Amino acid sequence: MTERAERRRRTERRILEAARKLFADLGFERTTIRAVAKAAEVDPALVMQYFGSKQDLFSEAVRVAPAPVAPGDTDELVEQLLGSLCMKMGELPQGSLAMMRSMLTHPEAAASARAVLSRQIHQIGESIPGDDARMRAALMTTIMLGVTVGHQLLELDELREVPQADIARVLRPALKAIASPRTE
Amino acid sequence: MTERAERRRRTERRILEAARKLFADLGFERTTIRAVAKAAEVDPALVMQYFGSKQDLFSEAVRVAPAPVAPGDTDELVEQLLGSLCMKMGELPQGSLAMMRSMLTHPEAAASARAVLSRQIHQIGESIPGDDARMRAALMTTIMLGVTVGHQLLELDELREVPQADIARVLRPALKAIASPRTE
DNA sequence: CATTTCGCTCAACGGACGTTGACTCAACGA
DNA sequence: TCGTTGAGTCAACGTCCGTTGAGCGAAATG
Repeated sequence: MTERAERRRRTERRILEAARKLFADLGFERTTIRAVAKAAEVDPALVMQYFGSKQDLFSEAVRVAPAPVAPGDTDELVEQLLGSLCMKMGELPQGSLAMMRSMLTHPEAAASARAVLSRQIHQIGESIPGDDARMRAALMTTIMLGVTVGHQLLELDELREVPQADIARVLRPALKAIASPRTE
Repeated sequence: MTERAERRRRTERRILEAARKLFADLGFERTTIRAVAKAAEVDPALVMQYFGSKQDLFSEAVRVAPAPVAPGDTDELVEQLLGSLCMKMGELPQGSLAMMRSMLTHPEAAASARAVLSRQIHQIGESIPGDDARMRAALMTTIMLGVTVGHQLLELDELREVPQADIARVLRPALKAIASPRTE
């Protein structure tokens, strides 16, 4: 690896990380190329040169590998969801935060969010029994979404001041009630 | 009422409704004063003259009377939440949609959303037993938020293609499990 | 060492936006 | 009827932003 290529990759990475942080904190519209460039200690023109456009930079910043849902029984599935929630509470990747932050106001972020959520709904739907599994999977997914949004993006004190384990403990029976049909 | 005053109130109302619709559909940033003016068939300068600034117009557009939570036992509380969800599915007021649409990307909308949610959490927290009632109230609230966001703003097909009554039927035991402590 | 390559900067363009002040004209009050 | 008020318009200012093309200087290449 030549010195030039190495330097370039470092700079590119610095820009991308600055962009991820700003997109996650401010959303697409309020994040400016100039602010990203300043945070990365670089000229704004360089950001364009490396990533093409603001939209392309955003697409690259929100690209994130979706965590696969391992097949198993209902209880394992619920534990897996609660586990991903705990991970989210701690250090959800900036790319995911950036996608969620803009999903209500930026069309492309919305499309990306729908794709991620639909994928998760499909996977959960195939792991739980019942003919309305798809709808119940959608509810389980949006429930996790709501808790994550409230905790990570709205930063509600009522959730932040509580240990993650307590949240999981309260959420567990609720998710199981939805995952297993006809338990009323 | 003179003809002038009446005409003015009609115009002001037309502007406000156009603003609510655009804020609800596009969010704060993507909604322009010019677009609001065009939708209300009015000059952009008139919008400023009547509402002061874009921010003031937004504050006026998202101002909405919070539905009070009537005191009652746990079952009644859950039914009330599910009922408000069904109402939301049908015709949630544009002002509330506008607030939710921008709550992740606009600081003032975020503050407004936190206020509304905290109020609801407080009310629910006083209606359910247990020493961790506050945290469980917060989870119930964010759960409703997630389902509403998924249905109304992200417009997930998996939720839209299902009758509201079915959603309420599946959600009911989950909410009850959270509202009543130690039922595991 | 001479030449090319390329990471990076600088200055600027063009457009969109919020906002403003002067102006027009019909309704109002005396 | 005549002066006043106020609803509504018009043109423009200043700013911020995404984006571009020319240019500089150091590393790579022979």
